[in-house]
Amino acid sequence: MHLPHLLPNGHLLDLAVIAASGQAFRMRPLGDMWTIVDGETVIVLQKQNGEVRYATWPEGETERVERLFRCDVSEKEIEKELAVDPYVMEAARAWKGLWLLQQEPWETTVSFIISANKHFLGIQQCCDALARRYGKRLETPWGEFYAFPRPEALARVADADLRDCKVGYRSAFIADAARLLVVEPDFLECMYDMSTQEAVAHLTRIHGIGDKIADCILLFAYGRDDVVPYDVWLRRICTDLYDLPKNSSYEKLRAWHRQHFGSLAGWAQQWLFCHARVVHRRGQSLKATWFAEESTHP
DNA sequence: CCCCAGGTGAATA
DNA sequence: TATTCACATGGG
Repeated sequence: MHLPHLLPNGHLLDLAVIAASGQAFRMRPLGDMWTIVDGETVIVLQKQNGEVRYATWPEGETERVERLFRCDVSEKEIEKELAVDPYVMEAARAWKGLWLLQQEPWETTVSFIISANKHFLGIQQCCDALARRYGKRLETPWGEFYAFPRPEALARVADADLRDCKVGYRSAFIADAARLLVVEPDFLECMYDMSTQEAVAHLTRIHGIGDKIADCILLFAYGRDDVVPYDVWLRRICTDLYDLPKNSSYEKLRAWHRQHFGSLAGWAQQWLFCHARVVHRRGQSLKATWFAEESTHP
């Protein structure tokens, strides 16, 4: 069994690392392969002999796969970005094979509305439940998959049924977003032409989306590589590693990070985020454990 | 029992 | 503008 297509940048990727990195919530293992649904396309991938091969259902969605896995970004650019900072270097060493995705905007929007004040596992469960119950079923040679439900589908789900997917108080936010998109079908499409600042203002019209979630959507669904979402982990990183004031405003953090990391700040952010979650110990500064991993590997 | 989570919106001063 | 609080749900 040999998957038909070769992913151009596959030698750089570790699919398991990407699946665990907190940017996508419906990437799943299937035997020795990985699967992900993007829009109504099912993608099956396998790493073998240092390269990634894949198949899509329906066939021929090459362009979509290459967009999803950011084949437009070069290894050289990333290496240069990582080298600007020792903390990022260490994080990249620990998270070798991490890469950013550019995912379908609507699923990304709802996923990150759900992400507020929630753990990775809980977000996964909610997204999976929504897709399984209300998304289009996709029958493929590898089994059944579910597209993420379109706005029209989510807009007519009763509040109690949304809550049954464990989204809690976010049910109203999801319903609001879905209804807004039914009324303004090009709400997400039209953001490609906007500046980042305009796009943030646009997205935060949706109830349940503030600065942080807007930034997640711009980074993970629109490929705005300079955007940094400031969650609890990035704030912890800023105070512990870079000695920024604890109560810095969101705008201050944005400015600092852009200035420190430049046009690929979003990528540096992702490595820092992933590493911080792993090395964090309660009551300890991240500085104390950031480089400690090495000593545990004799 | 506690605390916390890839936050946000509303109320308050 | 800045600070405080509630909000469902689940895991440590």
